[in-house]
Amino acid sequence: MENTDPLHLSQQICFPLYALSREITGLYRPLLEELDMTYPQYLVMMVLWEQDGPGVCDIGKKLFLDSGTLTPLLKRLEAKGFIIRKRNTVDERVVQLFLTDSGKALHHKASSIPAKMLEKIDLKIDELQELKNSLNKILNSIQQ
Amino acid sequence: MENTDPLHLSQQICFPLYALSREITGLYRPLLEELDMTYPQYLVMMVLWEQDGPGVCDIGKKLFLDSGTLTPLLKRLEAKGFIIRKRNTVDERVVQLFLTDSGKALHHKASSIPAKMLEKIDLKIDELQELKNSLNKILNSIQQ
DNA sequence: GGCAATTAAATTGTGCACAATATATTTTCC
DNA sequence: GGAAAATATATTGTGCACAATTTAATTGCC
Repeated sequence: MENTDPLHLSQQICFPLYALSREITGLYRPLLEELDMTYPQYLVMMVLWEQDGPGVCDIGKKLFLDSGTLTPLLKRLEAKGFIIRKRNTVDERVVQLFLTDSGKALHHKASSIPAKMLEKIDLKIDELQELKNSLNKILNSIQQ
Repeated sequence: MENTDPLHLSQQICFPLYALSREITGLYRPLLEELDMTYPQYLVMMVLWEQDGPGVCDIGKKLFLDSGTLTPLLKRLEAKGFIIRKRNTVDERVVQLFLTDSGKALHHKASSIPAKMLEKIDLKIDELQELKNSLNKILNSIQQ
C-alpha cells in the first residue's frame, strides 16, 4: 500500500537531496576536524588550491555563495592563518584571497580525504559518476 | 585537458549534492514564502500532515534532525499558529506536536507546490525517479 | 523500593545560508 | 569631465544545523 500523495515525504525528490547532503557533510566532519576546517571552508580552500589570488566574487560564483556567507567565512580562514585577504591595488573594490604557507601545506594534508570518503560512501565508481552527472545536469539547467 | 586531481572541485561528488540541495531550496523559497514557511518548516509540516501528534523525537528520526534544530523551529511554527506543542501526560519527557486548524488548512494551500516544483526542475519523470532511488539508496546505506 | 542507565527535550555556542541593505569604487555614456 | 549605472564587498537580521551539555522523567535491574 504505497502512498501516492505528492505531498507525502516519501514522494519528495528534494528531501533525500537535502538529507543526503547533510549526512555526507557529517561524514566529512571528523576528517576535516583534524585539519581544523568545516566543509564550506574546505570548498573554499579547494578553489584556492586550484587558483591562488581570486576575488571573493570569483569564489562565490564557483560555490554558489554570496558575500554574506563568504565574508565571515573568509575572515575565519584568515584568523586560522590559512589565507590572507588583500585589497586589489588596481581595483579597490576587490578583495583577493591568497594562500599562506600553512594554507598550501593543508593541500597535502587533505590529499587522503577523497579516498577516505569513497570508502565511507561505498558505492561503485560508475554509479557515483552517473549520480554526479545527473546532479550536475540539473544544477546546470537550473542556472539557465 | 580534464583535471583528474581528486581534490579538484570538478571531481567532487559531494559538491554538486551540496550546491543542488541549496539551489532547490531556493526554488522552493518563493512558493513557501506565500505560505509563511521555510523549507525545513515545510518538511516538519509534511510529517504532521501524515501523522498528527508525533513527538519531537519522531520528527527528528524522519528528517534526520536533532532537538537543537527542531526545538526552536517548532517554537516558530507554534508562534505562527500552525501547530501546538503539548507535553504528553503519560510520559512527561515527550513533547507532542498537533496541527491547529490553520496548520491543517495549509495542507490544501500547499497542494500545488509539488507540481510547480516539477515544472521548475524540468526533468523527465523517470530521470527524477532514478535520481531519487540513487539518493535514497546511498542515504540508507549510510544509515547502516 | 531504590539507584543506575536510558531516553526526551531544551539550552548554549559556533558556523553557515541568504535576503536586504549599505558603502565604496569603477565604468559607461553623454 | 561628471552624473548615473554597475560592480564588489561588507553589514544586519533571521533561521537553520549540529556538537556538547543540562535537566527532567522513565525504565531496568538488583
